[in-house]
Amino acid sequence: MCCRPEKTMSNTPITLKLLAEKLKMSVSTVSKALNNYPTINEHTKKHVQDMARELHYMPNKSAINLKEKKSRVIGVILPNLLDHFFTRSIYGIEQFATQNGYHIIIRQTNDELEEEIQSADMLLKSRVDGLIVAISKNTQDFSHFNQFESLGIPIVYYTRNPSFNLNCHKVLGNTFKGCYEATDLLIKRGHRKIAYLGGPKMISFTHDRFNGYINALKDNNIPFDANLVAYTDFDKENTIAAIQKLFADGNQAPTALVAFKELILFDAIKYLRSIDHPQVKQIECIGFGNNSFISYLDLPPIASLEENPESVGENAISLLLKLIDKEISIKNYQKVMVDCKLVVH
Amino acid sequence: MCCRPEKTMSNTPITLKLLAEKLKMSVSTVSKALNNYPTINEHTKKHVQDMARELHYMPNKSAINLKEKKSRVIGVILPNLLDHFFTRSIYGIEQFATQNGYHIIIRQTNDELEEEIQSADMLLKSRVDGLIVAISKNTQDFSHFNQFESLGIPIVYYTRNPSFNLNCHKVLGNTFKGCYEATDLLIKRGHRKIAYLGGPKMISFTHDRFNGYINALKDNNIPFDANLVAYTDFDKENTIAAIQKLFADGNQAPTALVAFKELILFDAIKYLRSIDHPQVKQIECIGFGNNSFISYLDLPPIASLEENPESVGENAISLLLKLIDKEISIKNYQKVMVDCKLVVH
DNA sequence: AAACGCATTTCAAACGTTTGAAATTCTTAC
DNA sequence: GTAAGAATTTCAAACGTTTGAAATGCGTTT
Repeated sequence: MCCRPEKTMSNTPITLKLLAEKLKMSVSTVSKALNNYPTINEHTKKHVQDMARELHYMPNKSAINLKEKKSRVIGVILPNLLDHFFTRSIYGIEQFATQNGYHIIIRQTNDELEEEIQSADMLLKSRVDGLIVAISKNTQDFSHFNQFESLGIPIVYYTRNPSFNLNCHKVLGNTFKGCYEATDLLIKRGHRKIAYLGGPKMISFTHDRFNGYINALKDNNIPFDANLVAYTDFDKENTIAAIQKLFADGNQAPTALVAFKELILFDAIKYLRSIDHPQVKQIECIGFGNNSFISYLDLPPIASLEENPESVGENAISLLLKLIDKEISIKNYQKVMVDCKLVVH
Repeated sequence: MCCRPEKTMSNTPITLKLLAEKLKMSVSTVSKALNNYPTINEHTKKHVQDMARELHYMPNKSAINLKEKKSRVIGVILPNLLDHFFTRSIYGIEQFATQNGYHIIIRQTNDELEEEIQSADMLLKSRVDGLIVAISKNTQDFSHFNQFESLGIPIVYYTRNPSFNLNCHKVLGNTFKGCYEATDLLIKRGHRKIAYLGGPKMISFTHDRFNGYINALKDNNIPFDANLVAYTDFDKENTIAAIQKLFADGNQAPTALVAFKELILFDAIKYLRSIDHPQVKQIECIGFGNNSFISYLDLPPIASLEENPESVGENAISLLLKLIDKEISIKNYQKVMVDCKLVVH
């Protein structure tokens, strides 16, 4: 229909051989010119590169991968794609991967160890060049990842880190700081009875966040009250149980909540409303998440902790590619921290 | 740490050649045995296949792709990944693709034609074997996809279809039926003034859904009132403008809403609350989406139209792979409809 | 015993790159 | 004018498959 000036696009994609013929040069010269070999004459290089551009030459990835013995595929194992954190992190990973000539295979574990093991096996068989993993909520045994190690396939763990110290590469949110700031904000707003709703105890961020909370209390000279701390996971029932614990004694009821996850707060508030808790409308809360639909809620959190999932994902794959390219030794364990941002609504 | 009985996994992955050596056969026999060639002796086949399994032989994809002149990469162009519909559809696509040895490259257009064009160019250069596209909200000119056609690279359009009849392969939600059922439900609940909030006019589902609405009215002998119809897109401002139109005259205010998208309803309700519309609490609405956080809303829709995005995605890639494999001729344009489900909350 | 037909196996080229070694061309010095 | 040396280009093998053509083995037929 519209203008199409370049009719060079033929049916069979152009190869090095064809390019070489056009240029009346050998295939190796062309290859080396395109790859900027120092032994190739500068004038020749320019000539070749110009022609390549003109004919829309695109190297065949399969051939290169075959030669380089790489698959250019990265495996990503994560609990699910319904959680916005993971969706957004995948976006960061996918963008960066594509830009660097890699593809990703995504495996969801539904937070089940068994599925995590299966995914690891599947990805091993797919000959991935590297792995990015957000462990399931109760992964303690990491032996299903040993096979990668013995093949020299690097793994970067992201977001979720086991609560014991695992010698590995990791990219984590600086969740201590985030939780400190959130607690501090609530204190500044006059709260004294601030509850902490923690997540799965197997994951280290649960403790980091708790420490942020504790430290903010301490720095503001507010005594710590163990009754104001409860733990849950991603299950609604467990959250309700935790809330019941926190609000067991009406007199002592907290006036503010800090939660390891924003979604948990929604369940919490919903429950408090359902039992017609007298102060529910006064309770102020902050959680990790920054979900976009907060604006539709009747009793929204007063602030959110934006975890920058895209950035976490990008840092994870960026590190992984450096490990794959051996820019960083696989034994030189890295720990990258990505800051959160407290967003007041 | 734990038991690891199979120590066969060596550092260099096993190839056909190695397998052939072990078996004292030629590489071609082994290849043909694994690919179940009829000229190979059944006994030999079994022997080869047993050994392959034992040694964990996995064919090298790059080599096969090189030989077959395929990239085994599918490009997916869609407006964004923040919308749950697309996230869920990507899940369906990714699962099916991986199972069939394909990878996907995801490109987000942010509903901008310009970015759609760029994505198409990028994917062409990546030598994708096929394309799955959800067009941006105002794509009318499809010439940026012509290049694929002329190279014989199949395209499947999904979810979003241009409002004029484009000769192409498409996988769409049966959104007429969904909207009919939603409207019908509202009528059954006693509503007579039911508004229809339509989406971008360039996309065919806007009209299909409108027809569902109209037909339900007709079948229930309710006169059509043009004042009860307004159009918006994904922008909040436009939605507010549409709502202002619908609720312009207090007397005539609708008591129920059907929207082309659930998220739009949230904006609508929020606005009506903000202007303290007297009947806001009585208004019942239904939209396409079935968002999980509905349960947190104060005034939730009474029902949702579950569009089964995973199924839409799966149908799209399933069709695409058939086109790639030439099981279906590329000129034999297919139209697949995926049913919605009305979920009453 | 030679010739044939059949079942089965092997050969060898090809897919599109990369890259060390070998070959060629160009400079420069004597 | 030629030889050494540097600069540049080309050769050829390799990566791991697939596949049509050729070769092999073997039982039958004449």
